[in-house]
Amino acid sequence: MAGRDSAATHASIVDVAARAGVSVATVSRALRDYPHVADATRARVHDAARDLHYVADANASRLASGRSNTIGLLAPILTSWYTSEVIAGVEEMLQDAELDLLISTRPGSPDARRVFGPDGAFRQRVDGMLLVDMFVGEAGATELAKVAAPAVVLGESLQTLTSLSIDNRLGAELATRHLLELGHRRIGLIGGVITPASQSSVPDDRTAGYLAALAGQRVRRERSLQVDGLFTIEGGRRASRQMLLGPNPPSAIFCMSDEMAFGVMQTARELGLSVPGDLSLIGFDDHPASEAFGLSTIQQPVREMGRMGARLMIDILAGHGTSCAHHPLGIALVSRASTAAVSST
Amino acid sequence: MAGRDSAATHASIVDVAARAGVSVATVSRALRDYPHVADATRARVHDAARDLHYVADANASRLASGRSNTIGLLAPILTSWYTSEVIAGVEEMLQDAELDLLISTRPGSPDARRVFGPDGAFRQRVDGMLLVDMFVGEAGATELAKVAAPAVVLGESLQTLTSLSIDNRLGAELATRHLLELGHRRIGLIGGVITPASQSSVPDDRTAGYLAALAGQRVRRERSLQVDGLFTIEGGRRASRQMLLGPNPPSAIFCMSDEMAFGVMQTARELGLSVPGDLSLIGFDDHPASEAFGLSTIQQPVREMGRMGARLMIDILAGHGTSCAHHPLGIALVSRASTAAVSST
DNA sequence: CCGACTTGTGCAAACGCTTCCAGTCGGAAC
DNA sequence: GTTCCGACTGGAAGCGTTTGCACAAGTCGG
Repeated sequence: MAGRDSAATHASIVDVAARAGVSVATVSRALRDYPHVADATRARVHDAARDLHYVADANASRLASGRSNTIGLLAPILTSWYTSEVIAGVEEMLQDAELDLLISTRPGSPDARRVFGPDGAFRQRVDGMLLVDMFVGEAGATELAKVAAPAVVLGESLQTLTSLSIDNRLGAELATRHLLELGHRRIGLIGGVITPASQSSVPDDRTAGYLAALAGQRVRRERSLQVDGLFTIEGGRRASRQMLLGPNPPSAIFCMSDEMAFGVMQTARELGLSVPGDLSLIGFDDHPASEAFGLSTIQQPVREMGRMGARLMIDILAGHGTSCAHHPLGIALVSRASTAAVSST
Repeated sequence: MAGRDSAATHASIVDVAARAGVSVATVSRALRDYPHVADATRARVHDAARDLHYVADANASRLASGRSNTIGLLAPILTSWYTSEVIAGVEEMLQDAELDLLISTRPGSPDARRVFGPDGAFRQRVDGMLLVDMFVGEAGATELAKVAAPAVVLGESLQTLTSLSIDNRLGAELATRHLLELGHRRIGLIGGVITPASQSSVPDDRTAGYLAALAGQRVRRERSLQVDGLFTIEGGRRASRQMLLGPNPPSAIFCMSDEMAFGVMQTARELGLSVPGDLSLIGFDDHPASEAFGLSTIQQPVREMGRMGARLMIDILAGHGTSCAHHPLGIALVSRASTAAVSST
């Protein structure tokens, strides 16, 4: 009914200025609630803008101000439940802050030069960037810190940059200890490399936690009980087959992700093993499907992580907010049907 | 090592022009491989640009050209496996086309005015938009067609706009017929409304397919066997409890999504029913976890849908490509462990 | 050998804002 | 009654591109 908002050209700031009877400079100031604008004028301008359905052209204002009001998000993959959950959290916060989100995937290395270099999708396009699971490392962080746009790193603990992560070592320890407390002594570990090109610290940290828990109970580690599951369902399936069909199968398995644990469940079904009767199983993440399948796991606040990352970014851009500190997030053991006391057989 | 690419201001087009000994106009043309530029000049400009690590400022070029080189994607939720898979496909295509992706969620109605109106995140920001599962309907499509930016609609079959979807009716028919062929006669349907505010045609279409299959075998529909599962795991769990604890439980259930089927599996476990022994189960989607849990399902090419949607958008923007046509995508029945012949009890 | 094109290039005007600088005006301080 | 100051406002210079138009130098059929 409103008509007008067809393909016709949109109202510009001069139209608003004309209608309000002021200069464009004043319109610009009034609309952004700058000081030194009389209340009456401000009101008049706002009215005019509303009447004209005026919205400042983002590109023009970016060009003029040098600020893009966009924050970039870089992740190795978009498809994982984890990543999309993070993005959802980020998006949630950004919506309120009137910031745009520019998403990009870089399966390869997180080399700062690649990202900000001549062909980098992000260079000159964003005011700040969120790196999700890119595993930049302290060296990469130093490199990134030099770049103009501030960065917030999720999933990793860094000194040089603002970062945000859970305590992976602790999580793994919790999971493993849970199995130990149930009496298990032969405990398999399915982990792996998250993305081929990046050397993530996550698997290392979780392995460390696993080993620490074992050590705490004076259980010897066994090489054959540590297999790479690639962080995929299929990888988990393969790894567990290898383990369970081997000479000395474990009575319990800790997977570094719930998805790998799903693969283990598949293996169990295929081999006719009952979970937790013949095999106790615990994952890591608390994937939405985990509850349905009764998978015990370590719960981490993924969405919250996205929200918090965005929040930190917003604060940095606003001037307040430390530009480098690590923010830990809590985790919790969720015990469900897939873990039980070791059978006495 | 390259130095220079620190916080220092970036090279601009005039720097390149100076270095190459030509005018900025020529640089602009040369860099974008426009005609009417001598090969030698073009080479010289490219060299200069490379030496200076020059990248055209996106905002300036957008402002000047009026083209944003950005396409917007709107979806009711980002978190679902389905949506992220689509996005991954889109992103994949866009990367090559040098287009940016601007993502936004609008849980509410897909009202064109909301999206493109004064407060619409997308207005004036994108060259085109992809609507994923927004269920605009023919009326909304007409509205959208009036707007400047072209739109491609995924997950729905439209006349007025370019659209892309599978044959939902057929898929549901395939699934139901599969159960019928296994001898089942009491077949439950768990479906629902995808998002509260939008009246999607998907559930309706799938319901129609289900009913058609039943009718094909002269099986009477039963109201108590059709329950809303909200398209969530928990919803599927609740719906199936209601059905299975009812007076006359089904011997098989068709869920309109794999995730709801996961919820049914949970119910089965809770009630001590075996799948497929006591209950056959088939879903819809082919969720990545479905294989692991042996869930029979209707497979749809989600990622391909994203790719194709992006492709269509690119074509439209490039000038060739029909601006309104429906593109169907194929589906397939995947029979796994969760469906079996009806037990003779 | 001459207009009519074609090709290659430069000039300069947008594009729609933001923001520095300067100016007006009323009132407080002297 | 000056002078000074602060609150408002306007003028205009960018911001870094793109692109219409003009122009110089060939190219070519007639």
